[in-house]
Amino acid sequence: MVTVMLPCFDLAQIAASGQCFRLTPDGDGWRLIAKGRVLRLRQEGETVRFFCAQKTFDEVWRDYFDLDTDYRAFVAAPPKEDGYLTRAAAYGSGIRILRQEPWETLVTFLISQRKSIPAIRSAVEALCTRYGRPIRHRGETLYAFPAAKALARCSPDELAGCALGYRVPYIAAAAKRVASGELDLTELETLDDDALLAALTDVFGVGEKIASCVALFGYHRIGMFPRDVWIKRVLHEQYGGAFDLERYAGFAGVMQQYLFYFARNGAK
DNA sequence: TGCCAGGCTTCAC
DNA sequence: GTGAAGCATGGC
Repeated sequence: MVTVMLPCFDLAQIAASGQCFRLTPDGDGWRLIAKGRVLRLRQEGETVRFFCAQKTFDEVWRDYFDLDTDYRAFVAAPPKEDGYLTRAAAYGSGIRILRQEPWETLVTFLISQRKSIPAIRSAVEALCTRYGRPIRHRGETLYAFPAAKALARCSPDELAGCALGYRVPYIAAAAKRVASGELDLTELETLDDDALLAALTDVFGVGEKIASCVALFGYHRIGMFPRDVWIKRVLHEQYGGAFDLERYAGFAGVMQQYLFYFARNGAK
């Protein structure tokens, strides 16, 4: 077990932030399935316990949770005059921008379109349970996120059985491209932001919004600013469409997460 | 029961 | 280039 003190870190906020779908309450703590592993965590205030070896913490989870970045500067970034964003940043100050795997991020955000977050979770779990590699953990069998090759082998009917609806051809096409090697998601890491977005929107079913989410949550391009219905509503209602994105150049994605989380959970 | 969901593609015009 | 229709299904 590894115990660390982490300011600006809140597992409940991260789980509710809508960027990952497999971080769930587990007894008096949390359980995460990511990177082909299962991790249990517990948090009391700023004290966070990772139930794993020090080596795994250093090599996997430190990076995944972006623990080497000081988020206090992000929380403090909004100017006082911007009361809404100031409150949003304080409200969601425990959010981190995770470094998720690009493939999982691509598929989960293909699923996300026109679905509620609970519905996304259950569709993702159905996909994992049926086509993911089993992982034995404390006497139970859990499932990793399915590899592209596993999904490429599925028939449309099999995918449809995971409540994917009209997204089935999107996911099938992405799986085939990645499994065949025609689309190398690792290679995309070398691209600059614009080229990355272009490569992602070239995937069938991926538009600007999903591409920017994948760039932000799967490639850690924290300058991305995905505009979903919630963000559009906030920009319109709170800023009259004149939100000063330039002020947050290079880390606008963090502000986006504060706005999204606050609009959905805390704004009155 | 009906409405809406972290949008996108397609097709008019 | 812009606008509107159509999309499958779960969760509340």
